[in-house]
Amino acid sequence: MTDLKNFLNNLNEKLNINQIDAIKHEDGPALVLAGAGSGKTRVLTIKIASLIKNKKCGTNELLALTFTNKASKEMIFRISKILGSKLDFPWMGTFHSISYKILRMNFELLKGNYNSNFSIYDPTDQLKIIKNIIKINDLDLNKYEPSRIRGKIDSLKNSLLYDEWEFEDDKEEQIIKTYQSKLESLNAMDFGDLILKFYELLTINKNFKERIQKLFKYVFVDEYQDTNIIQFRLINIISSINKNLFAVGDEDQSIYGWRGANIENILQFKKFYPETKIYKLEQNYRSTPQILNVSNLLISNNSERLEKNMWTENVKKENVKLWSFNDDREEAKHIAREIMKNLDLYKYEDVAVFYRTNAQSRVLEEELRKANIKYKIYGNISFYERSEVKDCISFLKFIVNPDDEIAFDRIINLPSRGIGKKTIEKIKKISIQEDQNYYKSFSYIIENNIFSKKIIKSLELLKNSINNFKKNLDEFSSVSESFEKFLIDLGYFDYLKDDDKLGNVSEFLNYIAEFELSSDSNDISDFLNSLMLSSSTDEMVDSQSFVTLMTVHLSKGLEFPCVYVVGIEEGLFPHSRSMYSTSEIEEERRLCYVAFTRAISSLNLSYCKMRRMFGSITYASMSQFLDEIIESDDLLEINAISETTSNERVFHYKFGNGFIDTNDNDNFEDVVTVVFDSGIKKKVFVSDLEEIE
DNA sequence: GAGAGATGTATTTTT
DNA sequence: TACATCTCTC
Repeated sequence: MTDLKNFLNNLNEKLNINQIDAIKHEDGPALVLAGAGSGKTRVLTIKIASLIKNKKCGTNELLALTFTNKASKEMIFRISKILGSKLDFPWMGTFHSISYKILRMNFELLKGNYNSNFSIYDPTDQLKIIKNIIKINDLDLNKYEPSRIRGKIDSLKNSLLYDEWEFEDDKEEQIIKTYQSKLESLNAMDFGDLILKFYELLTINKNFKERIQKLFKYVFVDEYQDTNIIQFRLINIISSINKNLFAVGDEDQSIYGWRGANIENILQFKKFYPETKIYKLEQNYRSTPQILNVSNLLISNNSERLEKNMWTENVKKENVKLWSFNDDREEAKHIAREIMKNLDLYKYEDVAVFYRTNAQSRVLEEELRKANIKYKIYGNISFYERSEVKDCISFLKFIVNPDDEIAFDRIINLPSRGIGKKTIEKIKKISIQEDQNYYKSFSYIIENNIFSKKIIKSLELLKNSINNFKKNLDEFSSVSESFEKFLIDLGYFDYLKDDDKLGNVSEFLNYIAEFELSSDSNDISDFLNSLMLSSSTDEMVDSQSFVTLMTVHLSKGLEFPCVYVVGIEEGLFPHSRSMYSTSEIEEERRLCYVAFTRAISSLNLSYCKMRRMFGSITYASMSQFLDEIIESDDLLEINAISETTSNERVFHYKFGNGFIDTNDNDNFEDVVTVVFDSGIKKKVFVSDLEEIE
């Protein structure tokens, strides 16, 4: 204990009493309820650092699970900083990457014919397999909608219902079971399998279970409110001997229920772990009192909560603003002008705009571009989803795992060399007949001269290129160089032509080179799978000058001095598809709460009466969430003038008070002429005006 | 087998 | 409106 005191005294960080209590927690289960902006990462990292420093456990005896790569990198960085040296934490990472690592080390324990080079299939790959199965079995794609089936497969896996599930009908059951055996035969796993198979090993293999349970003296889980059923069980088993489970989360920020996150895991934590100590971090260090008050008021409408009251010592600044607009374009224009207007207070990188759906980003993008404001939109397509990058990945996947049918389909005729549908079917048949992987069946086909000269030549090119790649790899042992040669051999660069795409491919080659340098292995499987398990926000670059645009979901964990939350309308936020039950509404409210609590100094909310969606116009009213906060003293309601009338008294941020002279709305630009008290007569934008009573 | 036009579809998506 | 995917034709 004195060790810990010394350690804490020597820290540069200031901690409050509750944070210190949580860090001092010794053994046994603990739940840290950490509200938005309460310094939970600080607690988590100092806690881990103190364990290492005081030799309570080694870096390899500690399991720390996060939901994003970004979060685990951040943790490793901060722990290293506290301890003053760069340490390696082999078991700190996302649920999926840790499971992958463990499965790869123990693949021989897996049932089926998995080998260590198994592929990871992303949701797109899943869909392809499902579609194939439906087509092959001549079933109706409308009745057995692939994406619905995929959703079902995922939820069967993450809620552990696979064995007891009652299927809609035999056909659906057949599709789902075929899907699963198909993946096994392709030496592939989907995201759900990574966790499920780890879980299965723990439940089936007693030796394995005991090894894992003994290995991890301490188990940490970040964002505990987002764990699903299988993750709960996994954590439960792993920590059941040493009982040192340290979970950190905030039930008010549980926003992934629709992906299987089970909020009951955090709400009922005490029930599952009766000897739990609960620590609450209720002091908010991030936001102004106004922002916090409005957020608290909003979330107080939820019932799925634990008792927790956020407060702050921060100084008061401006009130939260609520703007109403005629339509989405006015809203976007207004934001662009506000950003320009407040540039002395908030630089581009201080500003973020959050929306409920990706489709809303377009108008915003257009208006920001017109105003010459630099911005970056997150979440649309991540780097690895670009077609040329997927091509490269598929080449490598196929080389590493020649059973991988999805990769095979993508690259067998890439670039086009005359191998079509029919030929592909035949190759597949031969592979099955000869019980060989696709790569081996190339040799078989070539030796037996099964196809036309043209096709044989084409297959030979692919086969030789792969051989050369392997040979080069042995000689130079550089994956990136060998792979570049491979792409040249195949004529892939000539086929691409497009400069942007070529650029992306060379960036991909850099990625490989970087991976080879930074990690000790030049193992292609490891590289591919780390790529499969990465996401768009992992690449997030900060400290660059642009406004951030993203969905509210992506904003979790971030903070910005100035935040705009747009489109807070009934039917959009809460979304019309999430309004069927109270718990859905509550999740939408939590989402809204997450959006609000990202703001440090300035929070600007808005809604529109009219919105263009998919070409047609929809009308909406103010969101119920705004109704819930509108009476707050910390909220300032501003009506951007919509129907302007002559002689109306108005205020303009630059020119002051004045009277509207004429209404010159041209091309929906919403412009009026105002005679200002200073005598100036000027055309101005309606959305820059405020009504004066 | 490849490209051109037709059709359908659009919530969020940590891995 | 905008995009991916499907279908049809050459």
